Amino acid sequence: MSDTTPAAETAAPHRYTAELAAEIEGRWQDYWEEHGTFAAPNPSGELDGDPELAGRPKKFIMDMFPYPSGAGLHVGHPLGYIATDVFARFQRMTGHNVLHTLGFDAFGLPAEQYAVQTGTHPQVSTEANIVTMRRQLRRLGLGHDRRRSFATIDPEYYRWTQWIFLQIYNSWYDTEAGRARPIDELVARFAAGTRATPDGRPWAELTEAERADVLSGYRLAYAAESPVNWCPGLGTVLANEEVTADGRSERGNYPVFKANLRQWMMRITAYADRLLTDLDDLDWPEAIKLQQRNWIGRSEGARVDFPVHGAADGDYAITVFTTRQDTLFGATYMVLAPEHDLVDTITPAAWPEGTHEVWTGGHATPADAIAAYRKQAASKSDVERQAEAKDKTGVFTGAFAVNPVSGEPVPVFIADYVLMGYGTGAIMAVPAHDTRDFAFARAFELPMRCVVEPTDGRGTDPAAWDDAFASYDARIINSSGADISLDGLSVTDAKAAITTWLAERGIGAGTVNYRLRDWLFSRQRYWGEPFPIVYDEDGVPHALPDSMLPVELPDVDDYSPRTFDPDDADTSPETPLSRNAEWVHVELDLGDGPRRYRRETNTMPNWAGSCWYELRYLDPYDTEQLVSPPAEAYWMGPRDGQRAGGVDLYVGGAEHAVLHLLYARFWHKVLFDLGHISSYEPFHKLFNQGMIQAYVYRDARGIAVPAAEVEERDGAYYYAGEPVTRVLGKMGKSLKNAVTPDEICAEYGADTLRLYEMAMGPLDMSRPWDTRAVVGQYRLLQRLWRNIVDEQTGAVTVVDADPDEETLRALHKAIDGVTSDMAGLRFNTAIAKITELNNHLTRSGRPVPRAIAESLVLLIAPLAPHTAEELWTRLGRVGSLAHTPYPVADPAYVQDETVTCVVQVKGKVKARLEVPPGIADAELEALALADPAVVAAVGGAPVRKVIVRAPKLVNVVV
RNA sequence: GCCGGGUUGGCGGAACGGCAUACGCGGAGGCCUCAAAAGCCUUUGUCCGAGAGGGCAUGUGGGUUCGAAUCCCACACCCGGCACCA
Repeated sequence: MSDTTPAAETAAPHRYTAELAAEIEGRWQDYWEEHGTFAAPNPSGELDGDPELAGRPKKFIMDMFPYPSGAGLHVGHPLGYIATDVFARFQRMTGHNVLHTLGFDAFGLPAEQYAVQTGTHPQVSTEANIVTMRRQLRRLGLGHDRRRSFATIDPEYYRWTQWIFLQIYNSWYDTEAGRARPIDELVARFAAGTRATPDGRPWAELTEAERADVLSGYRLAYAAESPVNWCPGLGTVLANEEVTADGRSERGNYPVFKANLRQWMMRITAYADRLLTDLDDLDWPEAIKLQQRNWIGRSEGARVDFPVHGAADGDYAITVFTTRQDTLFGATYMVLAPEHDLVDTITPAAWPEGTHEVWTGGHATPADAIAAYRKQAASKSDVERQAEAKDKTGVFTGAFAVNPVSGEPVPVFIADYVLMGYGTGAIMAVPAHDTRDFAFARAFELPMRCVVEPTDGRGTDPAAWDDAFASYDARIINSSGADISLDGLSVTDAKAAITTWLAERGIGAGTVNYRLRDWLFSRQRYWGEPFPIVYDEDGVPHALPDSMLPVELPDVDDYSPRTFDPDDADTSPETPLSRNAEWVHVELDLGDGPRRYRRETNTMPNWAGSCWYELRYLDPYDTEQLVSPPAEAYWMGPRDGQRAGGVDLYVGGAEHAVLHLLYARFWHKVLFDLGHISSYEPFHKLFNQGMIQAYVYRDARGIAVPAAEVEERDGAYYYAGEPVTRVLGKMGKSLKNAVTPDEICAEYGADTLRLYEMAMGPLDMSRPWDTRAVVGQYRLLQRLWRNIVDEQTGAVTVVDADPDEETLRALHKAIDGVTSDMAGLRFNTAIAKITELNNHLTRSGRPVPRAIAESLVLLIAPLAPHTAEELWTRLGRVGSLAHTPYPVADPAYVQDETVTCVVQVKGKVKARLEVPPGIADAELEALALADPAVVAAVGGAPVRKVIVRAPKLVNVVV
């Protein structure tokens, strides 16, 4: 041996070191790849395989699709991937055919922004990032079925994304049947006259453009002009789900403005009810279900018509949605959203006689006032709107409607606190019983009428109140009209009574309203799936036939988005694809001969590719269909306890609660309705892993300093001699606190990293990374290794002797505990139990019996697979242990021969007894009362009561 | 404002209503070594006590219970989500 060999290696040449770990890990990773160890066979078709394996019960285990980050991974990223891998390996060893793979969500804004920043074409940078990430993930020993991995940017993949878009485009929602159907069936009904067209004209008399317009009102994917979220800083429009509560873009944190633009929408609102009720069939964290319920926002109420005279001609009705129809007698004014259709119709030429100053906003005519108010409202960003929410603004339209119960005239206002997108865009205002209406009424000196008797002693005169009385738990008053009285009824009863009354007169009806809006589906970006849509010379959209898919994204030099000053609302989006005339203008034969068409130049949002990827994992090479029905039925079909079907375990961050998870459910349901799949929910069980946090150190200027170079002295922190502050935050390059899996693998090996990440705490909890503590799991592997392999000679030291009883009990208790922890995703406590068993063997100081060693290796195999495979082989076994049965606990050894019984006196522990587990209550009580320590503690006082919980506890009450 | 989740040693965390602090990190002491590193062993909630032993401890304050980290009520703080949704 040369004298450059480190001393440790000389002393123990066969110790488990980082070098040895690296050698073992690389070798087993190669082995698994060569042998296709993790290839999961489909029951039939292209990816079929070993019928024995395919005959086992299946488990489909998934991670949320990663985006291939240009910055590379830090140790926080693989937390979920390691967890699913451990679980998948455990399931393989308990007799399941396990499908676990990982693809890449590679379209979208982050990838494009990275490309723009680095000046590389997104195709090039994204593919390079995928290569890097695949390498980093392989190093962790993840047991993925690589045959099933793909990226959303692969044309063979997005061909099907486009195909699904066309399925959605060519469908409508039949509310009677409660499901989507092909649009052709609707056309047939129009043509046959069994269903009337919206304006009543026969279908045959409509022009092609008119028909297209009508159908657009039914299609589940449609282009329409509507108020959308325009984000000049990103140069694109955004879905509601991508705008934060304070009116900024979720990505980039830029201001968002409302703009009326023609955009592609998905009619997700048609599915609001099913998206809500089917949550009950899912095994998801309650918090996530709640977020989805809140986002969908079902509320029961009524529509009520308020008659109003048109300024020029005829009578109209303003239809409002309210959840407080019981307070109809208290409606003293009305408000329309500024964009409401009826505003111009009802606005008179001049202010009515004696109009209050504050109602006019100082303008000479209602039209002037409305125009000025609209202009001002439109220029406000959502951020400003939120900030000014307390100060109600608005203006009188000059018109009066009639309260249908009291017959009183009520002034009609416009105000931006009423949103066009919710309900009917119009409200009846009941200032006495609604806080917003109360604030508006105070600002505009409008009358209030108390119709719900306050229960808090404030009296019935709203003039004396500080805020509205909004409680439901009260009685109705002041609510008698010509032919209805609600007085004395409870809120609930009054709602029912007035709803019936309204319905009988045809001026209202009970109705359900949802907060959910249609999903804005187009983006003015380059890096996304092109729409399979072209427009003819009349601007009528045409779906491309399947044979023309995929519509490939053109390779262009100028892929940058057109972005603007983030605060400039007065801008409008421009699609990068529109710069490419050659691609945009095409001649196609869509069935009536070659004609000129113009391609749609918007692209799909990055959510599109992740809306259905779980299905493609099942059958990734199919060129005839998006997924073969037998494969879908086998892996995702409904079964006992999973009536909706879906993935068995889906692990990912909670931040996707209402974005990806809602969209994916929607697409899945459409595909289910159209008969392409047998499951009606994509993800049966959802688990949200926590975040790995890291300390951020900042200097006096507030600038982050490299965390690795900070020193701790006496509870304070110093960087380059200067004191710095410490807070817990996210891990990331910009905060200079990123730790990479590569560093930890190099220092200790992948198995140590896997164990450490799993041992840090419960999987669903966020916790800080602590590099110093990683060594603890390294020591566990070293001790495990030393219990089986001689560090001097490398020889296996296990013996064929029978294990002693104590060791057998320790083993079977560990097997019992670890098995249930593994099944419950409690890997931290599973590791603790394995550690205890291993420490027990270490402490015994004797060679380990073979049977114990083999069980221990199998127990830890899902967590530290490389080390386990290597020890398994050294123990003389051939091949991979990936499908070897997991140890099963022998109940005879799970329970100790004697258990420690604590004896309490007045709830304090005074004695401990070793007793057989099966001891009878009476016997245990006698034993306890006879114990000298207990006798002393009782001190002769009369015993009032003895609680016996054999065999663990006796409590003596004196 | 509304709705969730959380608060246990110096640190990460364990604990079917029944021995609080498993397991790991860190600290202290020891073995081995010329020495160090690595490894191994012991110890480590806190206060009082020389010791035996005892008191006090699961954010705060109440309650239920023979018995509460665990169940109930109120409060404080931290982290998420929603927020003019009629």
